[in-house]
Amino acid sequence: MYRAPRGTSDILPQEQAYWRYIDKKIVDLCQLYGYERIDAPAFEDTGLFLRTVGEETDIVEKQMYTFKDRGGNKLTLRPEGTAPVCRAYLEHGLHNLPQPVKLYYIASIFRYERPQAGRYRQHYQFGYEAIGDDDPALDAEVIDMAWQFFLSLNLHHLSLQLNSTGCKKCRPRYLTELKDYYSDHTQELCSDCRARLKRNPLRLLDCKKPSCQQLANSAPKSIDYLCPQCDEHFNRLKRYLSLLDLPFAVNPRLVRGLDYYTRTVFEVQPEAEGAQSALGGGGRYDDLIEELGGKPTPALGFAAGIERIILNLKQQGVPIPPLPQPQVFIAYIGDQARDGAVKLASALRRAGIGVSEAISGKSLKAQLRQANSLGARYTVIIGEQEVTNNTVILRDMTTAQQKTIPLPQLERELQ
RNA sequence: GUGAGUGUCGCCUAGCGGUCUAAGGCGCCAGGUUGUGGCCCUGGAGAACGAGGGUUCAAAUCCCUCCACUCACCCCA
Repeated sequence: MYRAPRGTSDILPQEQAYWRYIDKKIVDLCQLYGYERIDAPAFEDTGLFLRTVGEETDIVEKQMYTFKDRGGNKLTLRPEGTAPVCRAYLEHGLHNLPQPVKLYYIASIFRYERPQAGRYRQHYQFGYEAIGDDDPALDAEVIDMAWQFFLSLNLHHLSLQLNSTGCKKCRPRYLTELKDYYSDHTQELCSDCRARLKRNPLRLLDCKKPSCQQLANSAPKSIDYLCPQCDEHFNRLKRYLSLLDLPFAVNPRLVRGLDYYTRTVFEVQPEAEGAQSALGGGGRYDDLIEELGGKPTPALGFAAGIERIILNLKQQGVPIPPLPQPQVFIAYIGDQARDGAVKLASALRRAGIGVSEAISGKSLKAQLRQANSLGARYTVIIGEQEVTNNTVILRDMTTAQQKTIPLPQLERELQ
């Protein structure tokens, strides 16, 4: 028997209410904030991700689904959503539109990892990008939108963490400080962190080992090394966030896993302890578009994992509205009535009334059972007698009341 | 890549060396008189117990290997 590949899953009808619920919130939210939808292909030239995500990141080093097509092109299933959007922005000359350009997506994301709770090889992300403006007011809007998104989903007990990692002018100086600090403490570091020190020192800050955390707590903070421009940007952002009453907490150890982030980074996490805690995160990437061959173009964005949202919705017991079902079930007895049932079902549907029916001849009892388990509001029953009289029995399933009415009247009764 | 746990009908679970060609609940199907649901009752279909090998007179029950799943680490959404 075939099974879904490791780390992938089927989203069965019983789960769809969650997905539709979230979809709806996303569409409403984006409309509210003026974001338009974009759908990029599921795979891109491998180089796009190598270039933007960072060669030293785990994503590039071990998590990409990369393959060659028959023409010999090296392609990669998208491991994140931002780079494709930026590629599309450049490819279609969206810099000619009024800036910032605001785009959102809901897309499958592929990463080769060992699956566990809230982590899959194929998962879905909702993300949005605001490209073409460096004003901290835009950062505030992006963060506000993320926060409002989770509120609108009815998720509670979340925290909003904020940090600034500086720009390419001031970050090198900070990194030097950081390395200097850690170099004096190499013996106290875990083996992983010793490797990080050489390759990606920022990552030292979010090691979970207690001993490393202690070191990280007293490590130099990026916000203390910001250049005047970055510092002002960060201060204005914090002011805007306070203005908007967003409950953010500055976390000097907040670091993100992709190399392209500059200045603002933020993350939304559940307060409850747990493993894959990040529900969503984002930040600024002011150099990314230029890196891809465009003019220097400041931008920022956010992305959230849908599966993780659903996990939290379930944990918090958030009620989800059920998906609508057909209101009418048609039951019939005998072959003659069957013709009428087939015709009637189609007629009602053409009139915009949802209909389910028993396709093959079961007993009336079985058909009513089916109507009941489908949750039909009404059952229409057609037997031989009804066929001859051109009538129909209309049964209200909640009250168990039924009446015989002329067939031509049925549509009006149901509307 | 590393570590731990689990693997019995579609789902949940019992069985832990012989009474198991495997039991129960949910779900599914059919009946409970003639054309009527949700409750109740009765019956039925459905698993050779993840796969392979071994130990034993005897294995779902013990051992080994493999596979799969789950959780955690790394990292991230």
